[in-house]
Amino acid sequence: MTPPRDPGAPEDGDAARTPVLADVAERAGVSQQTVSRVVNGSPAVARRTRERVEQAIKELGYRPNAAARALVTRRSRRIGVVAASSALHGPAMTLLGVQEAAREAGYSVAVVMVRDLKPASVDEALTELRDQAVDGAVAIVPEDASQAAVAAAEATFPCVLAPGLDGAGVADAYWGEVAAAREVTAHLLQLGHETVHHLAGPPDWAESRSRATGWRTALVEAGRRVPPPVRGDWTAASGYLGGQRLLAAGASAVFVANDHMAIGVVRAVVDGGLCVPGDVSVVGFDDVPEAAYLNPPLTTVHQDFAQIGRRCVHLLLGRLTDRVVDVGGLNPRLVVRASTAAPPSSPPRTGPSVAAGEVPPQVRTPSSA
Amino acid sequence: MTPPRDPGAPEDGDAARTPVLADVAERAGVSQQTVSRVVNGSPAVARRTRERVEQAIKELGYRPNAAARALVTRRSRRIGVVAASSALHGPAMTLLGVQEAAREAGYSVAVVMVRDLKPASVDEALTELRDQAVDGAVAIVPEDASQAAVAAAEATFPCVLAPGLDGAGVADAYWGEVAAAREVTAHLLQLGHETVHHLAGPPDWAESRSRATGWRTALVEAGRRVPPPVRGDWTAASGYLGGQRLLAAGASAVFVANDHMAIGVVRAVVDGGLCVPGDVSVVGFDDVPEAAYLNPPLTTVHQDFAQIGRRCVHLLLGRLTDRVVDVGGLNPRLVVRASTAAPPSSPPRTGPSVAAGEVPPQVRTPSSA
DNA sequence: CGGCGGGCTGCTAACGCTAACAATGGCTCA
DNA sequence: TGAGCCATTGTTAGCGTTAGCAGCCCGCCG
Repeated sequence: MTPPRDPGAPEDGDAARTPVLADVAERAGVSQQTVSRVVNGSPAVARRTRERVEQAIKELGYRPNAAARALVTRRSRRIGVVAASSALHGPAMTLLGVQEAAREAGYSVAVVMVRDLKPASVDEALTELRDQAVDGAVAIVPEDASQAAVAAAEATFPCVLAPGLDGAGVADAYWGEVAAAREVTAHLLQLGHETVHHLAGPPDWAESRSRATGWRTALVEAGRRVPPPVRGDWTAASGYLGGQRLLAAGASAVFVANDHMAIGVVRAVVDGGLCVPGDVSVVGFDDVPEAAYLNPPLTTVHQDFAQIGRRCVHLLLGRLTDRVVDVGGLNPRLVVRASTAAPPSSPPRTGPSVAAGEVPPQVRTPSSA
Repeated sequence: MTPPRDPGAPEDGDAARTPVLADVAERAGVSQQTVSRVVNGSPAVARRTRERVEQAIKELGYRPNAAARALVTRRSRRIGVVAASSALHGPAMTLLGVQEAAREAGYSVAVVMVRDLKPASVDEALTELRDQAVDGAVAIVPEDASQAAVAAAEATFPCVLAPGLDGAGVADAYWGEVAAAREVTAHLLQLGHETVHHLAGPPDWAESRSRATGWRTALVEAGRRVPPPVRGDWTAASGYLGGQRLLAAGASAVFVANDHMAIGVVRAVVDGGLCVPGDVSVVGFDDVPEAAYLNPPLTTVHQDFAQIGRRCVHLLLGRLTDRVVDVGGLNPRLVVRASTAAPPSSPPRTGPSVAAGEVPPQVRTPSSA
């Protein structure tokens, strides 16, 4: 396309060609190296020279070529993200946080969305990212087998897993959810429900397990019967189905593992001719933006997903530069709205009749237990 | 980090270093060029040679270096996306479609999210993408001023705008929405409402205008009063506020420009002590996945946003390769659920009493008008 | 007045790959 | 049998940038 340039003849009146370092150098009357130094903010350039070069850069509209730079420096200042191609609120928000944090740090982001969470798909995505020469990757793949795949890739390629932080760190996210789920359940018990049913997420998601664990713990602590949990797949449709089964089981209080399924549960209750919260109390998890405006407004647990994304990026960047970074903590918190109330027959008990009774009726503060 | 290699001595027992073309060539006993040809699927390689090279590639675990390749070919096989960093259903799904289509075509995707839709932000994002040497970009920025910014960038950088297709193409998306909005309004009129109120989106979004236009058209066609539209910002919160104002205006039927706001409107109606659809009918737009499970299930317009994303990619890729591509059409369609009914006082009229009466009471088919 | 250290700048050689052309060898056809 | 052609392979020259070192000029010290 472009006619071959004669490297000998220092042409200059050439037609519009995107300018390169050499063009700037020529215009400013300095060497390429000096221009490079200016572009990269090296201090070893005299004030006057720097100004001249900057002027030339501006006049020519020069922009450094990322490929050439990546080729020689072996770093691209780009990080990759592998995310499940779902419309789930949590992952989507996390991705957003990743974007923001990366941008702030001067990194760009390459995203690969995977259709499913099979280890093979995740592996492939990671490989693609590696081929694209990203410096590291964040994996938003909240399913066990795929997390294992990421952990394996770790050995040869810096990557961090969705909730951020390994070992103690992931535990921090996990136990935060457990505590919140426990608080939800205690809240329901506090209202006078004899027990609380649970509509869980898919079994191989850590989020399913943490929420179920918190629920179970609260029930056991209170010495209540633990009804068998029903499973959904995070969608409203599965929530509807699960809701019907829960209704058949005579549930008066249901803790649903996410808001979307909770919407389905509410619908099932209403279709069953009952009321929320009059006959059945429903609590969700995640606090989607619409939760406060649903009918009824949904009691749920607020999570800052974007913060999770940010934290992952900081962690990754810290690892890339061998710096230890201080990543902010997460704390999911119960938000009580109008989808929970005392059960139909028995009035709400007053006083600390519930074992986990340290949770006040209207909890809005960060969980602590 | 890596010790400098002596180019003279053809070392081979070197410690783990990511293999390059030369390593493969040496191992297979051919020239780099031949390896390059194999990697790029050139037909000008003998079967036996190809096999030998492929074997060497596999043994060494060779992967081409994208930066080097981009440097010399001047194309990166990457496309950029600039998207608003919002949690809106539509844009998020569109992004997903972009991802999928790009991947299928062997392109990778760099995403830049912008915090706001100001032209400057979009310009900056586009510049960043250009610096990253993407071959082209898809802009999911559904706001007028920012679209103008994209159009300006067009001149020097291939990019396509969110709904996909310019001129006639954008018009196709636009008029599809108009038709759907018209159908919604006709549906409401058909049920016996005297007129239909409208809760619109922000004024500088094409989506706001198309939906408002369809609504107004239907009203005018039917010879009805056109009440002043109320404006929201797509959020449920703004829907709630708008709903209160509409209630005060005595609306019995409201066409809301998106589902999230519709959720807020329903809440406002209920908080006002009225029923949906008993007292007020509400229709949304977009058909978010939960729409069918809301309380009441929301009558809305289904849109295939992922298809929009796919279409943009095909269009962009077509432009990059000077090929004309056949991109699929969009057709939003009305989905009648339980949030619409006859107004409280007057029973639904039967027969073609409405001017735009060609729309049957229960419409589920693609809009045609 | 010679030498020396710093601040600043320039030269050269990669980085890993592909485009363009050159070279080789076997085969066909006259 | 030799010219010519095709299929296959190799050689050379960059792509635009940065690393590493060499060089220059100046002021300062002895």
